[in-house]
Amino acid sequence: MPIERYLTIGELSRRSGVAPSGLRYYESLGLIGSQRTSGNQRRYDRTTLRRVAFVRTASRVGLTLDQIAEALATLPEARTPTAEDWTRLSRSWRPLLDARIAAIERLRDQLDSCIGCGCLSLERCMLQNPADNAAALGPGARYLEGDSPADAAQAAIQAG
Amino acid sequence: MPIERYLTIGELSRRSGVAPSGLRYYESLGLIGSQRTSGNQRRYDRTTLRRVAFVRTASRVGLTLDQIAEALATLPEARTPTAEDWTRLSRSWRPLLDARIAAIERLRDQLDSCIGCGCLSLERCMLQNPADNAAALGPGARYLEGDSPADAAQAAIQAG
DNA sequence: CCTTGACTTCAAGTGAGGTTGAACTTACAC
DNA sequence: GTGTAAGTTCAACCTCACTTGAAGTCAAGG
Repeated sequence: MPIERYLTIGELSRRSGVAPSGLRYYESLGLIGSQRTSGNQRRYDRTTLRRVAFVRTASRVGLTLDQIAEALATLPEARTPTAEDWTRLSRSWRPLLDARIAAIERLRDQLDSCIGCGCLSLERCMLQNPADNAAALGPGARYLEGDSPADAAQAAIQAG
Repeated sequence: MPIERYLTIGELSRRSGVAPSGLRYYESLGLIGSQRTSGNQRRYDRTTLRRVAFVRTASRVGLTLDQIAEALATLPEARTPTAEDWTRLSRSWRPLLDARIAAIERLRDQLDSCIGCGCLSLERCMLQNPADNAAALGPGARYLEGDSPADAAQAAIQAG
């Protein structure tokens, strides 16, 4: 048997880019697991790094942590997940991303035509699809939808 | 003089699709204003409808209410904003939407190539763009990962 | 006048995804 | 054997954009 190198929470944090507090939070949600030393400190299996990477990426894609937990629950318990397993899960994200792109494009085009029409009933244009808001963003994706609005918004405001 | 028809909060709510509580909230942030009756009830100028429409749309586009307040501050105070004024502001949103679309497309393509490559270092693929990662997160998390983007980048490089 | 519905304020709650602080313990190098 | 970096738990706090509830007031029809 090769020596199994366990990671401390600090090591896992540095390698995954997730703060220790975040890792504990993930554990509290059952997204990752850990062993404990005799002194009650967490030690992580190296496969946990991949698991954390999956969680972060799924989160970026716009899934809630609950949804990610559900997805992880479909992994086989009996063995270490293979690349195949991870791929299967990630593949399902594509339609989600496509849908989000489509929603933003719709919004953009709506905006374009409103700006182009020169009408004096701007509110009619602007409000014509008020329910789309939540629908366009998907579950809990209010903030996730925007990739880096901070920078772009700043530029946009200054450009105006 | 034509009769100036003022709107109650309920009327403005129905016409704008924003709940009364939301309108009060907007007012507390200075996004809209109101007159008061002798009995302390709000009465809204009809132009407020347009203002609310602007706020909702800007919000949909992804601006924070603070940013929207900033944008509104650039409107002329001396006169009622014209269609031109609103158009100028809305036009600035386009680059923002384009940027968001581009960001999601980047993420999607990254994902595609990761899925396609069949590598066993899924975490290398997944973590390869940690700066985007932070940007894609909510405001709370944005800080924290933004605190040390260098660390996250370092982690990504070392990961694998 | 009375009822009813719409309005008022203010504090607190929601939810997502965490972070922060206090008080304490472990791990490890010297 | 000691100093200190890194770990532990738990509750409380953070943002953002609101909503909800409590307790009370106003407006308008009959």
